[in-house]
Amino acid sequence: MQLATLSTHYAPRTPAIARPISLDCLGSWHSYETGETVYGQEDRSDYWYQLLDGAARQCTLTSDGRRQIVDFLMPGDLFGFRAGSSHDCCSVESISSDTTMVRFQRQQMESLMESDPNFARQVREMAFASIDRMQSRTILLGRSRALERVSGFLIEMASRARPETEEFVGLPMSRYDIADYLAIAVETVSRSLTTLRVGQVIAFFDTRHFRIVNRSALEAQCCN
Amino acid sequence: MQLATLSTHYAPRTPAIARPISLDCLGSWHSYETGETVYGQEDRSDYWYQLLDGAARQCTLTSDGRRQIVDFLMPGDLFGFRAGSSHDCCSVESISSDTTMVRFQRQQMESLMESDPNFARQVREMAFASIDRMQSRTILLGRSRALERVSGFLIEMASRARPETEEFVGLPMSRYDIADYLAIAVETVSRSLTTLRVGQVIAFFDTRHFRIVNRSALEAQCCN
DNA sequence: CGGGGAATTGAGAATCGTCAAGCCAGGTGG
DNA sequence: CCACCTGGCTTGACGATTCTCAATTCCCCG
Repeated sequence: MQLATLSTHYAPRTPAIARPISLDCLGSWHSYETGETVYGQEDRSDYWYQLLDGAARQCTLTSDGRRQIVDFLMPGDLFGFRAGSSHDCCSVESISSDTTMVRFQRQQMESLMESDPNFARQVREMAFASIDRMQSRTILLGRSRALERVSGFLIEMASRARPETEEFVGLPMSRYDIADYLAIAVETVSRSLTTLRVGQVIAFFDTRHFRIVNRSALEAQCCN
Repeated sequence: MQLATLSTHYAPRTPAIARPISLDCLGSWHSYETGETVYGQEDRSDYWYQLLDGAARQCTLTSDGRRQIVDFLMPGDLFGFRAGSSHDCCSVESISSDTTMVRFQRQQMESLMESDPNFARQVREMAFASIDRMQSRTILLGRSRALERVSGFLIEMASRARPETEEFVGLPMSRYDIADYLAIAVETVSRSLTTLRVGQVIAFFDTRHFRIVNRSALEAQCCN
C-alpha cells in the first residue's frame, strides 16, 4: 500500500504518471473528458480521489452567479477528504481531455488507516501538504495587485511542473480559469501576462505554454 | 488522551476553556502577552501547539514590508503542523493578553499516533477541519468587493464564537489585523463597517464588540 | 490631564472591472 | 482547399472601487 510521492507546494510534484494510492484494486479508475464533472457541489463526500493524469479544477458557485476556483488539481494530488461527511461546497471538474482519477471508498480508507499506522501517516502527510499548499494560496490571494498575483501564479505553476520541464511550463487551464482562481477579471489576467511578456520576464510558446526568462524579475513582482 | 472537540469553520467552536490535547503532561503550558511571538518565521517546526485561551494571529512578512495574516487562531485550534520539517513561512503572535497555549513535541506526537490509531484519527480530523477552514477562507478572499469580504469576515467571527454569545461577538484583533487578513486597506475596513452599521445590519457595543442585527442582510452582502 | 495608538472620515490618484470590439486558432461543412 | 463559425484570447476606453495621503476624533492608560 503506497501513496503517490508526497509533495509540497514549492517542491516539484509527482510526475504525470503518478502511482496510484492503492496497488490492489481498492480504488476504481475513472476517466473524464474536458469539462466533465467528477463530483458536484451537493454530493456527499463518500469517496476520496487521487488525480493521476490530466488536470482538474475545484470550484464553487456563489449566489450571485460568479465562480471561484479553490484549487487546481494536478497529478498526484489527493482530494475529497473533509471534516465530517458534509460536502465542502465545492465541485470538481476536469479541464483536460483524458483526465484519470482513482476513487476510494471513504469507509475503506478509514478502516485501513485504523489498522495500518504507516498508511495513516502517509494520508496525514498528504493532508499537511494540502494545508501547506492552501497557505501559499492564501498568501497569493492576499496580494493586492493583479501583476503580483499573476506572477505568483506562474511561479506556482512552474514549481508544480516537473523539474526537468521548467523550461517549458504548461498551463492546462484557460485564462478564465486563471481569472477565477486569482479572483480578478480575465482581461486583467491577459493584460498582466502581456506586461510580463513585453518586459522579457516570461516568453510564450503558445497561449498555453510558457518559459520563465527572468526568474528574479518574476519573483520580485510577486514580492515573496 | 483526548483532543479538544473537533470543530469546523462554520460550526461553533470549542468554548474558551478548551480541553488540552493531552491530560498527562505530554505538553507544556505557555502564556503570552499581547504582541508576543509564539514562534518566528524562520523557526523549525519541532512543536505542535493548541491554543487554549485568548487569540493569536498567524502571519507572514513579504519582502516589500507588507504583512499578511493567514489565519486567526482561537481557543481549540491546533496548529504548527506542516509537511516535512520545513517552516511554513509564518510566524504566530498573540493578540490578546493572557493567551495560553499547550506545546507538544512533534516527535512525541508522531510516535503516539503510530501506536494509537484513535489519537491519529483525531489529529487527522483536526487537519481536515483545518483544510475546511482554509477553503472557506479562500472563498472569502476570492470576493472582489470590500463589503463582501468584511461581511463574510463578520459571519465567520460570529460562527467561531460560542453559540450562546452570538448576540455579543468579540473581535480580539485590531482593524489593522482585519485589514491584513482580508487583504484590503484599514480605511476600507473601517468604511465597510460604517456602511454596515448605518445600514442597521450590525451594531457595535464598542469598537471590539458587535452584534448582528440583520443576519439575512449580512449574508446577502457576502453572497454565499 | 495629556500622550499616543487605534479608529474614523475626507479628497485625490491609481488600479481594476465592465463593456465593446477585434484577433487568432481549431474545427466544420461546402 | 477554402469559407465560415465558434470559443478563447487580446486590446482599448471608460467608469467604479479602492488605495494612498492627510486630518480629525476616540479611547485607553499612564
